[in-house]
Amino acid sequence: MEPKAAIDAFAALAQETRLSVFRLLVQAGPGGLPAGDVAARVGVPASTLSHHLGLLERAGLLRSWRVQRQIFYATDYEGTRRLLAFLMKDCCQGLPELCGTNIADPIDCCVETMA
Amino acid sequence: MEPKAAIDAFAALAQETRLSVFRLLVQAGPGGLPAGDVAARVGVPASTLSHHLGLLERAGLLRSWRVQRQIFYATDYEGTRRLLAFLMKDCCQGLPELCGTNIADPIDCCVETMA
DNA sequence: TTGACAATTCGATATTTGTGGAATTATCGT
DNA sequence: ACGATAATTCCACAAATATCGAATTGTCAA
Repeated sequence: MEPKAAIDAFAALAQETRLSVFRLLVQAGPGGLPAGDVAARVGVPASTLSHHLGLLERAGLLRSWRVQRQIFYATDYEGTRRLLAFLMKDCCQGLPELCGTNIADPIDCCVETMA
Repeated sequence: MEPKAAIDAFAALAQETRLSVFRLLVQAGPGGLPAGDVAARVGVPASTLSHHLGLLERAGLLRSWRVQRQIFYATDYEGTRRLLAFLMKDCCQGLPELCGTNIADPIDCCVETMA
């Protein structure tokens, strides 16, 4: 991942409405929600929300698809994973024993069933 | 964690110099680096860097302490963990099987030795 | 084809943010 | 106390960003 892409992604999350939207969709799961539902839930005008959704999608944090007249948005879990991986890359010079905290600990969702 | 605090943290990471600094310190580990070393490594004037370090620290991503004439900065692993936990809270309605990606997978550093 | 609905794009304004030289504060060795 | 070093604060300017009403595009049912 390029630093530029990570900056875009963090900038996307660094705004009240967009952070609410992202967390709402993280909680909603892969099925996502239509743009209109998201607008109603976070309480912002459609035009403003559209701007924010587009920014989150271009940042690689959301994906979207059309169903009839609605456009659904959902978390891009792979894009999100790449972002967090970039941020923590080569943590502690690769020596886990240096750290006293398990960063990954609370992120216990979206775990593929072990093969 | 309050949304406001998370926004400050993501905003802190959404800037080229600051993201470089944070990643540098993630890799440096808990021992951290003096401000001057950081400035030299990322190639920015001391005053500019000081501004950025202060912002990262106030955002809960770094901590600092004085040693003689130098001020050391290091990743605040606990603050970082709280941020990522907030972002992914209640992912997939608590139903991991809904997701196809293990978000935590790449964040395999800083893992406490299992008791 | 007409009307209604869902969402996006346009545009103009107000706000926030990044930058780095100069001055300041803090610490140290002699 | 003095000079040197390390870092921060101050300041002013340039650049990027959030907002939302109005207009536009795309989709659907009859």
